[in-house]
Amino acid sequence: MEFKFEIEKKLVGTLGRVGTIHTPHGDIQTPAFIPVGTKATVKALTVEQVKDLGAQAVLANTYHLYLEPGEGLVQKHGGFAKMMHWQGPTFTDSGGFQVFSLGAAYGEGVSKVATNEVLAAKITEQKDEEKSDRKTKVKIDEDGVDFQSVIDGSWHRFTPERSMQIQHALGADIFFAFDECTSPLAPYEYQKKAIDRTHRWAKRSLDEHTKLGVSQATGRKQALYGVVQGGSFEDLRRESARTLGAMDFDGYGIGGSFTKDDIGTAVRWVCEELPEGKPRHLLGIGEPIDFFYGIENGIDTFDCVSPTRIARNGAAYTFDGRINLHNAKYVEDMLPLEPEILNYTSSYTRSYIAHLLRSNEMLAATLISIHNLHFIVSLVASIRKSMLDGTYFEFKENFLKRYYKDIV
RNA sequence: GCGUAGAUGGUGGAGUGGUCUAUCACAACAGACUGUAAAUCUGUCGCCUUCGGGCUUCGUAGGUUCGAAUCCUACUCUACGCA
Repeated sequence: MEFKFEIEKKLVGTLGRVGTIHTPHGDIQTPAFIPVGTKATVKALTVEQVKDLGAQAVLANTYHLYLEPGEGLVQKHGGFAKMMHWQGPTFTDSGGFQVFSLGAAYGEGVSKVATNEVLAAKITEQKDEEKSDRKTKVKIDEDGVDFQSVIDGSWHRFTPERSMQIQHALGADIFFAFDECTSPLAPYEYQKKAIDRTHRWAKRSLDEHTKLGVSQATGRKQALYGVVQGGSFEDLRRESARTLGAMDFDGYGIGGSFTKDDIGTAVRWVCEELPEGKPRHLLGIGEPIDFFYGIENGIDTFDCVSPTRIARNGAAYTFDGRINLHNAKYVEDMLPLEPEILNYTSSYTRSYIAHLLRSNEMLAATLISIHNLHFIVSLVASIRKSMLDGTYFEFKENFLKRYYKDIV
């Protein structure tokens, strides 16, 4: 089936909607959470496990697969989905985020979602000292980006065209235009300059995609999403959404480094401007609370490394908030990770998993990753269901009250 | 019984007259993690603290010295070797 997006129901009084994205490799019931498999693997899991925990699609990364093993080899496999033996829909990110994480954010302690306090401190710090000796691994110009490999330090160059060529070779059903993800520390003038450039890159991405035609790896037509930027500035966000919305993209990604508040505001500004009939993906978000604000403001799909990364570092989601299984209190805790969830990991005690963590056994990462992804995928699926049932707001209140009881 | 080597904080192991509460690693105890430079990173890790600092530690007991984990003596214990 060709790429197509259908809206089944709208959440009254909000920008939220329930829908289905049809792709050549199957459907995605939206809203949906898409697990991240950066290097064509959801870390610590087999694709059978990823499928069984309820994932509908996976998202891989252009930058990382380009560096290793190289898009040529992936193409020989018939695309990254075939290479990793994943049979459902797939996404690839353009490498634009690496412009941020290896450039502006490199060594700065600035992350995808920062608190306002951290940003304030960073901005002050930036004024106070010269930044000349900062070892950025990225150089941005009008045509593209030079960047240094994180593997061996060698220099490479991405342009919008190059990113399209690589993503055609990787063969995902849905892929993203090459954008510049800016630092939240960047001032208005820079954000403005950056979105203008990102818009020019978007046009070039679209042109190159049209020129390339179907994926060389899969022989299938791929869907291209434009990526909206603009930092925390309402006029820039709206301008970016309008500009890209007028272009012939199949859908839209919303990018950027956020503060917690932006997820409720920036996303709304953008989705108010974007064409309603096309799917929107919120890049790199999120935490449980983020899904509610994202979905209410018009987001259809999410991806985030958090469930798998925190899992490898010993943290698990529960209905009562995150728990850190390294903590002494779990050494003899005979409960499963979340007693109210029945899944593959339910028969393992917290005590056992704490033991695996303490002895650096790989299985800890696997079990917690399965649990966390299942928790998040199910949460978004439950939100979807509640939207269809008309019980969304009740579901939201109950969930958030319990999960964030210490804060709310 | 004789000889040799050695005894350092939860563990291993540096330090061999002052800058030593004592490098470092591990363990332990917490924290962070949002388009994955991440099975990673950060902090604490003798006791007390009004966080300025105060007090007590390097097998035990003495001694030398202005000053000892470091030198001397005795003792205790451990390892290896010889009987």
